[in-house]
Amino acid sequence: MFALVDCNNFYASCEEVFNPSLSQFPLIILSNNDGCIIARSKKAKELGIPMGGPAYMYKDRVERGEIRMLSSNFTLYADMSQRVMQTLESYAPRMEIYSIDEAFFELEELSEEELRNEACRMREKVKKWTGIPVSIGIGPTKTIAKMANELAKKRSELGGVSILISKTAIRAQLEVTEPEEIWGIGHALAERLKANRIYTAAQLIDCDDSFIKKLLGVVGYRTVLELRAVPCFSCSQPIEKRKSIICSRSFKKPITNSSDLENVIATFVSRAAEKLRSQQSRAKFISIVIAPSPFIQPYEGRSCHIDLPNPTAYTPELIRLAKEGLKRIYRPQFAYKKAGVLLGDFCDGSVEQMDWITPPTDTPKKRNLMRTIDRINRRYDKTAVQFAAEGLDNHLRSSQTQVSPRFTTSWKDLLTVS
DNA sequence: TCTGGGGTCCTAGGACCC
DNA sequence: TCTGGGGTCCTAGGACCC
Repeated sequence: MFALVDCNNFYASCEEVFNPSLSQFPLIILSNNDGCIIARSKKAKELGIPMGGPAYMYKDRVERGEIRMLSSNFTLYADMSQRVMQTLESYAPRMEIYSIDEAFFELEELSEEELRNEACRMREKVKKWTGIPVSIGIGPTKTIAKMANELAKKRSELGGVSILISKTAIRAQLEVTEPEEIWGIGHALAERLKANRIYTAAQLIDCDDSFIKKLLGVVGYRTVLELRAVPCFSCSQPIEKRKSIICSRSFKKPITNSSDLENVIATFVSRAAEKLRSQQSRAKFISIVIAPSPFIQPYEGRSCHIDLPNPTAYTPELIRLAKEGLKRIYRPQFAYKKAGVLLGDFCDGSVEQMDWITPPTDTPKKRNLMRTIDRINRRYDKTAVQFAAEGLDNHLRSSQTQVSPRFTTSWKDLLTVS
């Protein structure tokens, strides 16, 4: 049996924990540069404010006081997520943290009554310890647990817990579930299904196996099996390392000269390399991406892929290669609106595959240097030690206007209770 | 004027090997 | 008219998730 615990309107709920007055209004949370909407409170969803909508379209209603609007505060959300996950960990040993606000559990085969009691206890404990409301869905596969969770959120009379175990209960829910509501079926596949006159999940699972494989591929087929209560996905083991690391941003103002672009690329490399070292990996390739605004046609994004002679996590070497790559793809006549760096093909930091021609990149001395910089930056501030290549004042300086305090991770932002 | 960031997995096609 | 069979590796692109 699987359970999915999902935080309700997570980012909005994090803000409301520390500023309860916000909950009286529809609340929206904005992306980097306050560009578009990435999260909404329940009230905002009820108003029909769409996910991903551009923020400027709602400025009027914010000014009129109808809607509250905040910049995103990922430091706060990440810390609150950790608190929720820690609280949940005490319940079941087989837990998979699936995203910042969701976790799957593998449960023992208990009666429906026992499962319900257990789930209610979990909900209450998370709410009491962290202030975050969660919904819990339980089913024989992850995909059905996900479906149950949606149900728990939609139907308030269920008290935040929904269990789909019996064949009849599952079937009934499949009958009223549209293809795009299924976990694993996105926009494109849903269109494909509709073109084949499949309008509900029930119709989908009744289809012939070979037809499904042809239409949706093996990935979609697995989803269908899961809907038929045949488990295909289990809870993955914790602390799996990332297979790629991306650092990218859109800029408030487009970048029109190469030295500014070099600076931001160096910053991306530095941040990505820090993440790389924190999971004890080294990268075998680095990719650079630069792109003008996607809203100006034709779209002319360019990228370049550089294989490393020796796998490394040494920031200066990665910056040097990134700059070389940038020179290859940079064209002066463009105004760049977005750029990014991707590190990939990792190997374990403790394994040394020597090259008999090229001298090793990562000497013990260089590793010590990186470790020391990481420690300083962790202890004092992310930007305490930076690389000169990043420049002193680059385009990444935040243009967030409405960011809440870091209530749980910064001493000076600690709330005072009177 | 203003439109996010970070991931995973699979597939098709090309190039190569014997 | 008709031209084998069995592989690997890589890349770009597409699909999905939050």
